[in-house]
Amino acid sequence: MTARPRWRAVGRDGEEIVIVEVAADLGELARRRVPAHAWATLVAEIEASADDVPARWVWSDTTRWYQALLAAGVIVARCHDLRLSHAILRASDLVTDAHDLRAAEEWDAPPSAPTTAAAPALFDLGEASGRVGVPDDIDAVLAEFRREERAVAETSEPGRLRLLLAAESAGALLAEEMHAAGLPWSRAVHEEILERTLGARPAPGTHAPRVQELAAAIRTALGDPAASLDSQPKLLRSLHRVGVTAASTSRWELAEYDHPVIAPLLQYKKLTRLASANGWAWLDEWAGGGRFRPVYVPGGVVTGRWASSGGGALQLPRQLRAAVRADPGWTLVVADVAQLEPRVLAAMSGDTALADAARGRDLYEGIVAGGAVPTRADAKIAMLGAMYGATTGDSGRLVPALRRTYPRAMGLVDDAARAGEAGGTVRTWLGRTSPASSADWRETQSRAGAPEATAADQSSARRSARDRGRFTRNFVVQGTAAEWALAWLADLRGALLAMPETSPSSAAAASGAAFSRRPHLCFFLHDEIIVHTPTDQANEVAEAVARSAANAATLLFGRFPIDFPLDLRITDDAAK
DNA sequence: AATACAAGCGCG
DNA sequence: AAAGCGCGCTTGTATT
Repeated sequence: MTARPRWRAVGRDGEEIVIVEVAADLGELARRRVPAHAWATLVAEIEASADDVPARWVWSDTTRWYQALLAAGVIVARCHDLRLSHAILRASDLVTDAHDLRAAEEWDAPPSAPTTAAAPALFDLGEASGRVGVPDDIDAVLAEFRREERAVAETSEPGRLRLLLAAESAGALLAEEMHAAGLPWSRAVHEEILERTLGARPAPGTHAPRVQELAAAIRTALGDPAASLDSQPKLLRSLHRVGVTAASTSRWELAEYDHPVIAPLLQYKKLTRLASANGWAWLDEWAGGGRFRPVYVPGGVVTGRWASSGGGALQLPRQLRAAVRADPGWTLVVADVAQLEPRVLAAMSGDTALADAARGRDLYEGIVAGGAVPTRADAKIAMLGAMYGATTGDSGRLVPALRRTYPRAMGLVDDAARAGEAGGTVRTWLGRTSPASSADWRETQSRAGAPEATAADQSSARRSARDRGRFTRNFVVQGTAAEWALAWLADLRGALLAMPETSPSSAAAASGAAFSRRPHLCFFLHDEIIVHTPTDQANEVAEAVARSAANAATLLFGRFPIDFPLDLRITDDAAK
């Protein structure tokens, strides 16, 4: 009999969709063709009859293929996203011969744009020509998949890279799922916050009442009833006229001055920021229907962190968190990891002293207890300085104390900085490699080494070398933290999908066909997550969240004794 | 009129 | 008190 498929590659062939079963040796086992309109149904059947370890869907770009499935209520267990995997592998210095991958430039495309009415999705036929993005015909998909698989198999660390690609691809599934489910958002609570802070909703083109009052107070303090407050150069000149000699209008600098204009001006900036970034217009555009649906962009940051586009999902002010409200009969499980990056640093460097400081408590208190620095505030500022490359100020002064106490951890980031300054690349724990230096950067360095180099050439080269060193220093930590978070998400996603569905009568209709009846992730921000769940499953979900964090630690760091404690709460209101 | 850039501030 | 990493978004100004 035929071997079981390990993968199911999917791609287009003209108007039809082709599914190719691929064996472990990359050989083709079977091929079936379906009309585009029947594809979602077929996927649902295949997923429903899947084994414990189902074949992984292999497709060009999750965004392009998965949206239509989710709209039809179909969830898939696992996938391999060729576009995201290509980006990791072509840049990885673990891949000894990336020539073929790099030659396949058609796979270097940026993320697909989100589907809108103006830009129809995959299954709105007739729109395929002229599409930008990676290829999706079945032959190109199979060829790229084989290139990627062979590249991984030839490396010295296939296990780590496979884990990274699986985590990245799981993230791609989740990004679409969270977009489809949306973050439950209370218009009433949001409006209440806006009205309490800004006053009644203003007519278009005018400021809210509190903003107008502040503007009047500022103009009085400036002695200029016509002063312009929204143009930085004009505002700065007005400030200079009343003796506030700041060099910029930034909050930090203004706060230095003692003048009656300062307090209302700082408040004015705060309120206009809220009004323009997350005011009524934002509410209407992004969260009016009871869900906020940001577009997550997995792998959107070079370090492997996610980016986002639309609605500023990664910048939701804490002030508005209270507007995140569970549906009736549902609740939220909110969790974040305390001090993720230094914990990851302890584990990846094998620094048992730092891991001891991290164990079972606040890591910064642990550093104080270890005697490196006197206070928690010092510990935090020193650790951030070590991971970001601070050289001046309090932060820079405190770093040497950490270097003495945690030589392995500090050695890892110092080595990463040195590699970057020298023009080299660095790797995360699972093998994501930092970008090579740019031609401009190398040119700057070589100019400084030439006999005719000026002092300006040399200082410019030193500056760009240090800039790059700070980037690679942080890359290893930020990138490995992103990998830990992805492992956490992916494991939790599996656990949530294994939970039973709730009854139709208590469905969260706005969460869409795929998620209205089961606990689902609805928000992710670097080191924190929110799960929207039927209330009677909340305890089980909370346990799964904690268990997945422990699983992620083991998956990445094996038996190394490092804790990732969660701040975990079950609440109807994400602000609490 | 359209586009590019810088400042400023929100998040981790 | 505001440097040291990574982002997105809005606004005003400069450029074309």
